[in-house]
Amino acid sequence: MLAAERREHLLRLLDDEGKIIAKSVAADLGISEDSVRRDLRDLAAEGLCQRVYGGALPVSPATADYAARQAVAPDGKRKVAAAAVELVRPGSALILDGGTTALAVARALPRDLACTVITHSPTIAAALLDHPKAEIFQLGGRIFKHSAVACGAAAVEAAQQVSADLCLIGVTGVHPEAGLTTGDAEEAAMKRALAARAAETYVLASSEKIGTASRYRVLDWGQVAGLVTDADPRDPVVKRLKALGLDLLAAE
Amino acid sequence: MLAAERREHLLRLLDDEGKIIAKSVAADLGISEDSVRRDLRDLAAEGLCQRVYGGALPVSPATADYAARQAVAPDGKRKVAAAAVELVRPGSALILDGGTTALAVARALPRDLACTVITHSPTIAAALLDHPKAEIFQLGGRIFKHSAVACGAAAVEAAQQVSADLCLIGVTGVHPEAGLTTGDAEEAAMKRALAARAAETYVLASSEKIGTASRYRVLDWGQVAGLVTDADPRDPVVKRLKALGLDLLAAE
DNA sequence: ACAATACACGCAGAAACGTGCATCAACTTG
DNA sequence: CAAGTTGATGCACGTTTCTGCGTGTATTGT
Repeated sequence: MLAAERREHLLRLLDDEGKIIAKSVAADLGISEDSVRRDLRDLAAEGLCQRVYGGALPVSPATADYAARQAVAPDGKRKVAAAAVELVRPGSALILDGGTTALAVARALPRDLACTVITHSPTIAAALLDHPKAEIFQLGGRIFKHSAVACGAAAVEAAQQVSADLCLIGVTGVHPEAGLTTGDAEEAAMKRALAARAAETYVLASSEKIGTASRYRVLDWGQVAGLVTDADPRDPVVKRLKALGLDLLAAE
Repeated sequence: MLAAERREHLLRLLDDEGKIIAKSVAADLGISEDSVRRDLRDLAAEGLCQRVYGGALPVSPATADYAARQAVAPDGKRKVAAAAVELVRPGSALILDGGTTALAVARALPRDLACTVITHSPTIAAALLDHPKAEIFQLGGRIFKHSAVACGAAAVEAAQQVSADLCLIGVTGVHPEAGLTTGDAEEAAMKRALAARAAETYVLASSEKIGTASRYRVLDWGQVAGLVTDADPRDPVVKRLKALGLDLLAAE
């Protein structure tokens, strides 16, 4: 049996049965478990399956969903979220962007904090349901699945009907010259619309975003009040941003 | 059974039933309670569940609340949902109400069904994120936490901008004379607004709702095309509804 | 307060794992 | 054509991880 053929077989098996048990596959095909394990290791490295003790599982959307929902948010995002929460004053209105970092902020909000949260992300809205004192306003629109937020004309229009004290937005790129960028044009427009409705805008950016740029510009530095990040304050990029007059909130 | 598979099973169970009882799960899966307890301990350490004496609960109280309500008649709701899904034609537009029964419908939608779902519930929208072919349109507005849906003027206004082929709404009371009722006036108005935007409206009502009435009227019988329920077709109330000319879809 | 149950901890056997090594086939190179 | 090279494969070994059981402790309900 060819190696490629074997890999094909594994993927098919994964699709048909939802799991692979290294031992039984090896027995079925009459090859050693080592080869199966090696294949699984490779497939996992390519993101084609999820390696687990005893075999492998699909990189199922269900799992991804779980992962996204419970997201043991990476440490950086949690730190950034914890720092960002400090910006939210009791009684104020907050516009909260979508994305995992923003979701971490929603989770980090004190449960008894009375405030208004405006968001275009159903995920964020759902996460805030158990904050008894938080008033939630959902901005509607066509849901852009990749990042689970409302986008498009209707969403922008809805955004224009609200105002807030603070806007927290996430981006995928934070660069001294390129400004704040993200990977989708619709999303970029939506973020701009949100930022325009708040007195102050702060950007959430865990350290891996610092110094990178994506395709679409969201905002320029002049339009944001500050940056919340867990990046090292001595990082040269961070220093340059500070020189631009930004309020830098160091996450822990 | 793989260890990772087991953990997924536990998470799913937690999501579906709102709780885990270590003893019964161990018996169901034919493994020792120790393994279950160890898994639960690990999941709790990752923040994926809340460990309690005897088993585990979901992390978020809101989820627990939701899940608990869902557990009231999970079977009935699931049956109703499965039957309701049959009404949704490929390519059509569906207005989906909030609530646990509607959530069950969202979950029961085939993953590869191409259709447009319009909803005012962030929970429903979030649940549909992993349906790659479903187009989701979220209606915005102030979130009414009790049932996790957008309500109020903004939501009604947003609803008036859309149209659909079918509307599936849930109610808390289904009564021959009182009509369709629910416990909150805002919600009732919202449901009315939704129903008005679809060519046909079907009501989702698991058997415990049949023959009961709540405070606020949603719609009269003349305004709905049919009823999806798991109640016994020989039930006198159901017979009277049938006599009113309703299309009765028997779940299961 | 007491019994029943659930629990954490430690232990030992078993299973799965990664790594280094030898073998073998296919291919390249002189 | 022969020698060398490369990559895949299986085996052996030591290590890590998982699992069920026994023990003693904590929690619950009566």
